[in-house]
Amino acid sequence: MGRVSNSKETLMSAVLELIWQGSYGATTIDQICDKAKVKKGSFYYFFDSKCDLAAAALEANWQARKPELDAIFSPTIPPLERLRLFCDHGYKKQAAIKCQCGCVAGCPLFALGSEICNQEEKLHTKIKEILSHYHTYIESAIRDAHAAGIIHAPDPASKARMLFAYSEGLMTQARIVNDAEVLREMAEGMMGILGAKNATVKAA
Amino acid sequence: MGRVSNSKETLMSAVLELIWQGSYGATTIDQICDKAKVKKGSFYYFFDSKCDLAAAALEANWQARKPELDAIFSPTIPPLERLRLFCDHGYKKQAAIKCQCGCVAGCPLFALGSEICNQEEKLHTKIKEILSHYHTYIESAIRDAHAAGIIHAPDPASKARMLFAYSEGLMTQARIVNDAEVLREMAEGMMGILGAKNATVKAA
DNA sequence: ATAATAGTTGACTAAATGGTCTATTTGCTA
DNA sequence: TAGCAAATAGACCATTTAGTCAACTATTAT
Repeated sequence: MGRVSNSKETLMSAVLELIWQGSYGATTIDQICDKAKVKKGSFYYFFDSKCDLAAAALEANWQARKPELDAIFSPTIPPLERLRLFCDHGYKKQAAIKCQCGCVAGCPLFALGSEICNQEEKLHTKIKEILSHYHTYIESAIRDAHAAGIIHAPDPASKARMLFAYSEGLMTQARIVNDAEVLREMAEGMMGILGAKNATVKAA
Repeated sequence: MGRVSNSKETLMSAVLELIWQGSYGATTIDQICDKAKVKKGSFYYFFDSKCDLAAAALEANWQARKPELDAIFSPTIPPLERLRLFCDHGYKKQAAIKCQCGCVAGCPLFALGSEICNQEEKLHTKIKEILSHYHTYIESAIRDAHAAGIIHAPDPASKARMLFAYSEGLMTQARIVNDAEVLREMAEGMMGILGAKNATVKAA
């Protein structure tokens, strides 16, 4: 019973967009409210603080994207193909964002995590939690590829850390130079790191 | 003639420390002044804004570190050894910072660049400029290694982009999880990416 | 010594910002 | 349709923040 509203969701979308485009620190509560077309009173009705909102927004965003990632990393897809899909998916998303709002966001979690570590404990914890999921996807693909004899990776965790660092590094690079094209070589780069024979290297 | 002062330098050191420990956005001019024990009037006597100060501080910091890097990447050192030195140097520095102030800073340029892109054009430009120097060091080492027949890297620029993304990704990761130990595998990881036979892999 | 110069000080302003509070509105349910 | 719960509005306050300014102080070259 009582009134219904989508302000909570609107606020979560707004804060994410503002952070992707600018930064957490430079985003004010007033800006968020303006963008979401929600008054401050409502903001504080739903959330305790910017940190609280951001953490909730990341969680919701993660929940929304999870099915997509589950599909990409489905065991029914050949392991290296999963990684390639993941990279292509990342490239396309960044390119789309660039078209839409003029800037490459990079990996929001990494950018945000790097910015607010040593501040905002709650947000920081949430970010590490979600990032670890990505790590898990990658590691699983590597393990399967090794088991299938496609690559030699007796220590999948270690290789996963490498791919993870590489992909996040490239993503951040893309954000800094504001150019999604640097992501085009991610799939090839991953295959190189895994020592995979460049099967089906996509044409430019 | 006139009075002498080191306030300019003190301010530059202060802003860097504050940014490494926290973030650019969360750092206020008052904080910087407090830390540097300089009054606001003096701040504005030397600098126009926080952005201005930060850009000057990065440039000064780069100039101070350049000799060190020139030594590490000296052509008199075997190319892959240069990269290994670079990694070890990075690890040691981060570990030292962690001991000193309780947090791993990661690559300040990458963290800051990722935070302030699409804002603070002047700072952004300076960061990209300095980052490109690092890239140049790495590429040169790879080219030399290829010429020496130690590795196969017909496209040194491409390999340099990979190593760069990997190392920066690891650095950022170290910052996020606040643990310098993840950097220990950087040298080994680089050698793996380059397809170098793990000559002289340092013992843990 | 002294004048010109380089640097310092701290009080001040205006604007931005985070956060609160109460009255009001809306819609669900019984 | 009455009544209750959920949500909204927006005025309001206290702080923090960036930035200014004019008076003051130390240094040094002549």
